[in-house]
Amino acid sequence: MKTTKKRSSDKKITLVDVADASGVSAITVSRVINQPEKVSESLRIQVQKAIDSLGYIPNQHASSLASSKSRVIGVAIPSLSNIVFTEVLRGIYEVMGAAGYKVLLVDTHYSPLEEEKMVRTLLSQSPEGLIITGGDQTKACQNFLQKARIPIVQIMELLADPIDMNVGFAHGRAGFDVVKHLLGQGYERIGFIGARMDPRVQQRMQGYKLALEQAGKFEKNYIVTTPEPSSIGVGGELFKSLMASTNGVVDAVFCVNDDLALGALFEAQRMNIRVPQDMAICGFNDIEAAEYVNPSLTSVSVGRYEMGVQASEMIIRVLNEKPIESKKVDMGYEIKKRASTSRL
Amino acid sequence: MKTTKKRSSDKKITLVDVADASGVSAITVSRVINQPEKVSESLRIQVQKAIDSLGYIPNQHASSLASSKSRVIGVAIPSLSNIVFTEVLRGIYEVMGAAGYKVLLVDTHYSPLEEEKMVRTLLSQSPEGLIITGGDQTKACQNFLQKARIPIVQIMELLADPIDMNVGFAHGRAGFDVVKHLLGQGYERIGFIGARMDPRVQQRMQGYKLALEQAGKFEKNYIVTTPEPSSIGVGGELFKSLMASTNGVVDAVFCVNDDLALGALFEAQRMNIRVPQDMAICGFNDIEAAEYVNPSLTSVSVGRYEMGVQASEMIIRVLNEKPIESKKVDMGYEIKKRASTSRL
DNA sequence: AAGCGCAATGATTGCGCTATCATCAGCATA
DNA sequence: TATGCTGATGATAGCGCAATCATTGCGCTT
Repeated sequence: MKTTKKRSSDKKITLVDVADASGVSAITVSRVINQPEKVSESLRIQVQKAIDSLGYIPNQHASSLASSKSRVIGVAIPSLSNIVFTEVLRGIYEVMGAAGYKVLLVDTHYSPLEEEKMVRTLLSQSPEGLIITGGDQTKACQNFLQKARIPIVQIMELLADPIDMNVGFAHGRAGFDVVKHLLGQGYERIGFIGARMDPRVQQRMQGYKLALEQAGKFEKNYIVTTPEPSSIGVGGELFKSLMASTNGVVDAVFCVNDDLALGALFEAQRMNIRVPQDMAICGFNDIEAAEYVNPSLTSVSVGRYEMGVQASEMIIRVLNEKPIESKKVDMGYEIKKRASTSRL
Repeated sequence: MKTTKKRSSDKKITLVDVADASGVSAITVSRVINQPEKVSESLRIQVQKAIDSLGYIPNQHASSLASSKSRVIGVAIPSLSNIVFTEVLRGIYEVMGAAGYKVLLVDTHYSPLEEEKMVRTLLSQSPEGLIITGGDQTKACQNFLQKARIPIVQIMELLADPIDMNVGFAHGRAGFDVVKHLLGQGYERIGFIGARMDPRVQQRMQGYKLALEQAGKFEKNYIVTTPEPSSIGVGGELFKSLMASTNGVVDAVFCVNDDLALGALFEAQRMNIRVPQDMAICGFNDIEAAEYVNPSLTSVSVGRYEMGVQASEMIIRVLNEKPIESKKVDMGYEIKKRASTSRL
């Protein structure tokens, strides 16, 4: 081993260094790393020893450039602080990690313009696949995505015209079903509380509206929304607003997610409104607290983790040129009927 | 989805394509993208037009390889599903995004071995900086990190001997202070509920133990823990165990995080144990629900978002060769005293 | 003994970009 | 006029790796 450089730890160690140290050619070292079965065992061990002792770490950029394979999957979600997305992410990381893919994650802050910028960022890493949220991309963004010629899954909602693949569930129908459930429990004046009002929330609201209209019980002023992000605090505030603006006639509230619903529930308790006797409260997403809070909270359960898994597996199948059953997967949902809406 | 399209759109568009299309040299196009102030306005516009019309997206791998600047920051956290880390992440994304860095995020599942593998993955992307959690790295991992010669921040806890920089707070002291608070409120037999038992949780437990020993009130069997991940459900179970194994003599519980505390609180309600009269419950992390639940939950508030911001800013300062005030930052904490521990 | 097939290894080339240095006009200075 | 200086642009040479094709050696067949 030559030590022309005294500070061997100063320079970055490359394939060639390992090759020199183990007396083979660079390409053989490359094979030891990427296709070990193509190298004889003795050489493999010899090279591996050199790799370990030098602490060699391959340069992924060089590898990607040479092979045009990045082993990167890009993921764009609207918000990092929303548990809904972090659970989807868990599913994605689980599957992608196991399959040897890195995940490059960006946060679009619910803005299509931001999303466009972020998608550019993702594409500049030459990802082999992309998972993005919803169908609200800008025209320019759609163009980029088309051109990329990589598998893309749009998640969270079902889209009429997906860019490539699509995994989600029907938010509108879920909202519709929630209202049917509340009506079935004998609640008559059903309010709606919404925050952030992204496309999926809007769909839930449309479902709510449709169901009430069909029942002849829709009242515009039973709807209270805010563009602010959801939180328990906001849920409490909106509940108070709803009560105030309707003089307390509302006897049920459909909250567009569980944070709002918990906020409404806790506020109702403070206002001495009995849930579910005098007031039904229904959430959405079925976070863990819904099951354990007192009274337990009715909510719409969605396979978030599974959605991440499903999207990832579809991409991997396509990358491995295996057939996929369908480009569009409806994950469904289930209304978990609990104490907070049970008057019967 | 390989449709038979015409050749032209088949090929990836490179710098040279843009150069040809706009009649300049490749390097000028590169300048328009990276140092636009070095190109005359007329040329700049001309080139930009070609970029837009071709839909050119730079290949970051080639760029990184040529410049040895990746604009990537690696981040390793133990769990994606823990709100504690996602809020830190938010801070990191906020600052790093604004500064033009991409974040490559990996999940170590609380395992140093996994972490070592993940750090290798991160390093193979030649990140310009690294944010990792805690100080529990394997020897090999520490070696890699030393060799990397990039700014590294270890976050969440304060370390005696950090690899490079360190941002966190004193978990042990926080645990100690919680117990002091409970004692001060007149609670005498203080239990402990812990899950997952990672190093930071252990430190909190040590603080708990120390405070009780000093007060002559430590009882080994007041401690109930599980290696399982924390959840509200587990919190309820552990609370039941604690009550059972101590015949209900315990009059306060320090839960190592708010999920466990909420679980304990909800379970106490179901068991008709009055909080705070007969039982104090204290959590940790001060998630939003703590403030709004009834009774409101005493918890230890920590600037998680701020910790992410701080760590990111330190890295950016170092990368810009600006001085940092200190390599070690104590973010502190605050015990939010609320109804669940207020007997006075 | 010649030829064949195959596994193991190596030499060369180029992925797309930027660092570096070179070039050249335009202009001010002496 | 000669000299230097500045700002704008270009030519060239790799960055570290893997695709591609070439080479070698060895066992086996005929």
